[in-house]
Amino acid sequence: MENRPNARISSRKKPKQARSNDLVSAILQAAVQVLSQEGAQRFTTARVAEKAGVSVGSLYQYFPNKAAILFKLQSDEWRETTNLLGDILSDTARPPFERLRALVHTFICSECEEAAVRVALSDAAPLYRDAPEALEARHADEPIIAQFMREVLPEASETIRNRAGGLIMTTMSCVGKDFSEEPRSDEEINLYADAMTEMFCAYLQRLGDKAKEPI
Amino acid sequence: MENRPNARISSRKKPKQARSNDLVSAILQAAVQVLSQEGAQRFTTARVAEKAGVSVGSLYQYFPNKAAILFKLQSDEWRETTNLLGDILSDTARPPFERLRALVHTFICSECEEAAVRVALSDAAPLYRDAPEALEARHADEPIIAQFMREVLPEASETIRNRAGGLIMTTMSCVGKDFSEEPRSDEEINLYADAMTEMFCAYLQRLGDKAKEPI
DNA sequence: GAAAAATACGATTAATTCGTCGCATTTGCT
DNA sequence: AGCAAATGCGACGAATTAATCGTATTTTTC
Repeated sequence: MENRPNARISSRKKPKQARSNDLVSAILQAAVQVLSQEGAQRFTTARVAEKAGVSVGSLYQYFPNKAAILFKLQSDEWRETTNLLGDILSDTARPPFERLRALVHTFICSECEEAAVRVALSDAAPLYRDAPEALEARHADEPIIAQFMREVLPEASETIRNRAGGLIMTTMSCVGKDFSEEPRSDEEINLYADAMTEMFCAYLQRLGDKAKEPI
Repeated sequence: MENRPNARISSRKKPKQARSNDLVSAILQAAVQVLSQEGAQRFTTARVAEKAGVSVGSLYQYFPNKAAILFKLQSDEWRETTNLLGDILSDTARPPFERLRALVHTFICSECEEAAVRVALSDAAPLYRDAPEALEARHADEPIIAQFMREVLPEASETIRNRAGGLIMTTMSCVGKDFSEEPRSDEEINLYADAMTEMFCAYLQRLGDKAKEPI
């Protein structure tokens, strides 16, 4: 680890790791292309390996099976979305409903870009859906949302807040996905996101009013 | 057609049709079973034929390919849902929001019963989604919803009504589907349906208020 | 520079799949 | 009864697929 610290070696990543790292990212990148160009149905390890310029054997050295590739892509995407969520909703400098609006817009926009990959990825969901790791990953968002809801509906009960938060998030993600299944113009996207935001705000305000005056 | 009208003949269906009718319904029934017991992944014509007690050859005499069976199941279900929608929303004897509430409850309940079949059927969606018939069937609900929205938001513009109606229906169906993916108790179902109804009502009322006082 | 360890390869295998085709059986009709 | 049309059959071909395994190449280490 410390022998002969000459330039060539120190600036070079550990080859033992580097080869494989490149290989893995080549595979993931190729997987995205295969998904978007060929669809979930024609997503095969052979095609991915070929597009990555790598052999099937190598592919199987880093992924135990086909589903693992898909799950990796999906969980990376989940992580990104969770980060998005945190960044936007926790920015307490802005008023809550504006944050919610920003979230809806951003989410729907990102859902519409790369729609092909996302659709294909969810077509392939049956292959990884039941994996144990997939079940945990689903709840990563909850703390962030719970925090936001506490801020918006301080007077409501925990139960009501959680249900409302869950409903809003599920709506955003499911309806957003459905919406992006056919191509949309920027204007359509904005109008739809505004409508959705308005629905959420109307709902939250009503819950807020109810919590304040319980008769 | 009219010869010898004795009891035996008149009470018998035309055999020429009956054989095939029985066969087709046996296939469809078996298809539902295969879907719910084996899942979309293992849904094959051979398995369906076997469970129906019928040969693959016969199956292919009435369905051009595997996707056709799935599409038949799906479009029957769509038809049922459309009927449900019509029955409930058009019952002008009840107040509109009560109808909406009834619709949401009924829809979510029916989504949760037979959840296995419905999930498997939508897992298989990629196989029939792009068929031309599938594209038409999607808009069957629109007139019914448009009528309901006209009643609820008479002062709003057509554009706003349509967008709101579409958003509500999409939400109900997508979120309902997502909700039913894991098993739910009756109480959970009721609470969730109530929450969704409340969100819709809050949204519609706000749109109504807006339409009346444009500043 | 040579042995050892890590990595990459890709032909191959075993399984599964869809859909067809020629033949067998049943039914309708006279 | 007996013929023709409709219906039913299921072995089979062709295609695709996931994953393996023995070998070849590259990298590390000494």
